[in-house]
Amino acid sequence: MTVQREAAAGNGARVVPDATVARLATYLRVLTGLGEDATTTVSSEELAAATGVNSAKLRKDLSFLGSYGIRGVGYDVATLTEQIARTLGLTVHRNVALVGVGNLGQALAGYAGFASRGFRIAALIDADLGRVGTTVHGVAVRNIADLEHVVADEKITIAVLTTPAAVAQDVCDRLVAAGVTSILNFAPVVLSVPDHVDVRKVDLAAELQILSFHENRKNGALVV
Amino acid sequence: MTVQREAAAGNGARVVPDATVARLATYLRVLTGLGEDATTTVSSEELAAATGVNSAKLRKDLSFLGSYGIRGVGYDVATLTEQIARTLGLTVHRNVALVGVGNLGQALAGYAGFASRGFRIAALIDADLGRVGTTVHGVAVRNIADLEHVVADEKITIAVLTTPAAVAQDVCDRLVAAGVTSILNFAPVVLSVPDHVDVRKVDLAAELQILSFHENRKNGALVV
DNA sequence: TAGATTGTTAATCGATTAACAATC
DNA sequence: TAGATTGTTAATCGATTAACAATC
Repeated sequence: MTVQREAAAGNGARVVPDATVARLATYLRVLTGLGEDATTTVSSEELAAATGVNSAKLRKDLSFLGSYGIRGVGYDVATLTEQIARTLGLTVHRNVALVGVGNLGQALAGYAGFASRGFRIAALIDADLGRVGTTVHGVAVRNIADLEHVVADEKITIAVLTTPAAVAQDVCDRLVAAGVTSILNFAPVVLSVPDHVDVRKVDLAAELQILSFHENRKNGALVV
Repeated sequence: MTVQREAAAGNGARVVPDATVARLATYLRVLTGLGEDATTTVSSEELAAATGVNSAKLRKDLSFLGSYGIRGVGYDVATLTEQIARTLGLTVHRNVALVGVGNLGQALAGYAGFASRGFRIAALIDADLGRVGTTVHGVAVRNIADLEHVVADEKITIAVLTTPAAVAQDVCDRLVAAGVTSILNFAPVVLSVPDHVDVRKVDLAAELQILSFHENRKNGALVV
């Protein structure tokens, strides 16, 4: 009984703050590494050091999942790994589609980090007929005309968008209409989506511009 | 005189919050698009809608750069574009090195968005001798043994790190020792760097895991 | 038990936002 | 002037962190 309640609590029963969710993925990666090293127990201080956060923050983050630590001892690596994976919804298989098999799209299609951390690119979709029908990293490239069928047939709810900026909103609209509810957007445009759809944006040039700001600050920009 | 003071104020004289800096890049991209459309003036309400933020937040963000709006009118697109570019340090040319010319590194080396938004990949560096000496997207791949010389010769202060995780910290240490002070890290490891070095991390699998969390929440996870 | 470490509290900090006086 | 829109204030919200009681 107690075990079942705790499992339910870990399974999203509590509200987990956005900032915490973003860090859970990092904790999970480090914990997976510890598990492979046959480490069985880890303290919040150790795990915090390995993930580059404050140990109080780490404990607070983990407290949103439930109470899986042992006072005086630490956290069992296997248990904590499982609870974080459960919270992130990684115990359910989810197929991902990637739309826009260009320069960046091809690289992401072959990115080993997706596979090793729980994701399979189940479909590649492109508008270039010279690409359609070819195989990239073992997956056939489908015609964007068939987008709706591919999403339905492969039961896809998460899409990676690596199209040119000019067509990103159109493709996004079609993905959403076809049933996609989460989009990882690499196109440098602000996407409009209904409330039930989540979008995360990766803006690579913006990342460099943010670093440029700090370079500027370091190199002599006045601070009054 | 007044113009000079304002220019100095825009040039980093005030403390700009981190959250604001991250959004400036988006404002800049949208403003550049407006400029190409020959739009001369934009209100905070219009620019906020185009960038997906609250207009009050936008005005507060811009207020950290100085006072470049005109009450009752809005912002001059050209002026605001210039001030944001100045704040982000994009008026100074900065060479970027990319280390790790694999799957993802090659894609980033050819990413048009870097060039169009102010960055030039001035050097590619790799440890694979089969790759060293080849040309990728017009840039020669240099031997990692020459990392220190390349960084010094090209006056590089910003590096993109796309090496395997196992060697990322070693390469990072060498980059820092050679004079790099900003790193955009795609390797799924937490890098240790001295205080004067800025690191931004792009964790692609983590992005999908965060979306997976929200999928899980949407699909029936209890919320008490 | 004594030592160690969690989980939680409460203070603090930074970011967001509505509202509106200032002013073009 | 009247209407529009900025720049700023102040309230609110969410995130961070030190400290420590609880407890293994």
